[in-house]
Amino acid sequence: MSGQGDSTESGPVGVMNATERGEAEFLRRYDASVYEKPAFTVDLVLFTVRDEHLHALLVQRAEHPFKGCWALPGGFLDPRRDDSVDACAARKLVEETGVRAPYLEQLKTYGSCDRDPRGWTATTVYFALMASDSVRLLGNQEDARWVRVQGDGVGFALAFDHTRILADAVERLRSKLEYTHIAVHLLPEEFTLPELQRTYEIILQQPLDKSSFRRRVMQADMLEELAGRQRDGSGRPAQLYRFRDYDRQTFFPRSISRHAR
Amino acid sequence: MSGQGDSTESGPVGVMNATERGEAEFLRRYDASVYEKPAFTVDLVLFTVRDEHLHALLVQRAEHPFKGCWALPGGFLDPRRDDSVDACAARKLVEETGVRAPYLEQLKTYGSCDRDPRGWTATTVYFALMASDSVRLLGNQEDARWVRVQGDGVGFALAFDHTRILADAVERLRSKLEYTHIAVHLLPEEFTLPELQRTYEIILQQPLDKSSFRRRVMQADMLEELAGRQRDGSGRPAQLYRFRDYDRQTFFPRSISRHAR
DNA sequence: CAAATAGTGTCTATAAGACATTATCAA
DNA sequence: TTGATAATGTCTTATAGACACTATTTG
Repeated sequence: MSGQGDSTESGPVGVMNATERGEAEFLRRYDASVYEKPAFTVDLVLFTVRDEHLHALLVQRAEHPFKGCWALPGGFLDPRRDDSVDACAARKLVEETGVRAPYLEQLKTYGSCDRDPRGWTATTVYFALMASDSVRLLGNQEDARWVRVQGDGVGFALAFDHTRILADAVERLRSKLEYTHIAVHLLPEEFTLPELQRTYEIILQQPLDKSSFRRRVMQADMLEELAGRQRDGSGRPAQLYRFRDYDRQTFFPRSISRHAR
Repeated sequence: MSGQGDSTESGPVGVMNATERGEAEFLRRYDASVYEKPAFTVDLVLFTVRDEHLHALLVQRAEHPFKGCWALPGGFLDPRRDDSVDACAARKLVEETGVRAPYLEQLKTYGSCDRDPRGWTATTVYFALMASDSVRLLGNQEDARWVRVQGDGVGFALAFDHTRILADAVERLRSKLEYTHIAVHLLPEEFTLPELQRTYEIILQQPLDKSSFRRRVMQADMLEELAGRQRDGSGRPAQLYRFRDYDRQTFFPRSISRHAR
């Protein structure tokens, strides 16, 4: 971003000034193990919409602690395999679902001495959105299941502080839905406007006005009209669209009112 | 929240079922040290407004790595002293500034094998807002200084990935200013509407319409009118207000346009 | 009085909500 | 044709932007 190079950061290749010699010496002697470290994990809140409901992926814990309890998928970060926290989240996502690159966003980090009976742990939580038809659960000997989300959770307590984490993720999802287009990541590549609107209605838990919804989406100029049309039982078939740019994060100019009637 | 108690989570006091006996046994044998852990730090982006400019607190590093470079204040989390990541951030804030409880919010966690030459580290970054007159820098043998923020940074490269982190924090601050009232935390307890508006203009880097601004703020019903009035050189003195509820996080119904003229 | 700053009133543009109307399909 | 759903049109309402105007102080 800003940053015209600061001379203390790195000198010409092959030449070391006094500061750099000092740093090289320091690093040679440095022993990371002298510091006490909390355990560090990465957990995932995976969302999808199916059967007219928002679902989150939960796994039943095969081992202690909380053996038998349902929990968010995730686990220890492995510094030898994971070059970054983001990479660790992506790895766990693939291991769990086989999905390559849906929408994946860091939610928050939860860390304390009492959230895990084994001691001080910190977990960085990511939430991901995916089309339900894109997923084939891989379930590494864990029992993984899509569980319906109602209100701010699944209706029963989860392991660790995962009940709270799931509630935070649901709130973030609802909140972002009002001013971004992330809901497209819950649909297959080709979808219709009524399907997109239905997705919003399911997650926000309220009906939206068709005309206003279409106006918003079209004004944002995010969708590309496709050749085909989609039939869905009776009635006029709907126009197919695809999201124009799955990488760019786009925003609505105004938020969808959650108080609409 | 949701959560009617799940029977696997905890049984009656003093009685253990098979699952609980298994868990107790597991925990007795559990040795946390077998897992390789990344180093875990907490860093702070402290913002204040003074001399008509946004400033961030930076410290000059006394030790390797990046000795002599400017960096965000922060450091290793100490599991023996810090009961949670939040508590660690609060502790470091007090150690650095002596300020008790201004606005403190978790920004994001950055972790990778290459952000620190000592090896794999993760840092959870918080950003804080405070009134510049409330701060007396304590500077534990470190050289701490308020540095003017222009654009998305301070104009020179910081240690580690702190240039990027600062840019993210500035963006988040600007973004949140548009739909929340957090700017009040940059002012002393008693302030005037022109002062509040000026704070917004300084951070958003654009003039705002006086009438629209006042309308927004008053409609949000966040401010309490105080008895006194404040004189500030020439002209009509301005009404003093105080923020009604420093705990509650409140929101504007609509965002302040960043495209205003 | 003028200058300066605080605070109010009012018009307009824009976008959302509500809802009626038209379009296109199957049976 | 009817029934169903998609898509469009239009009127109303809410709010932000623009800017003129009034209010209150000092010198």
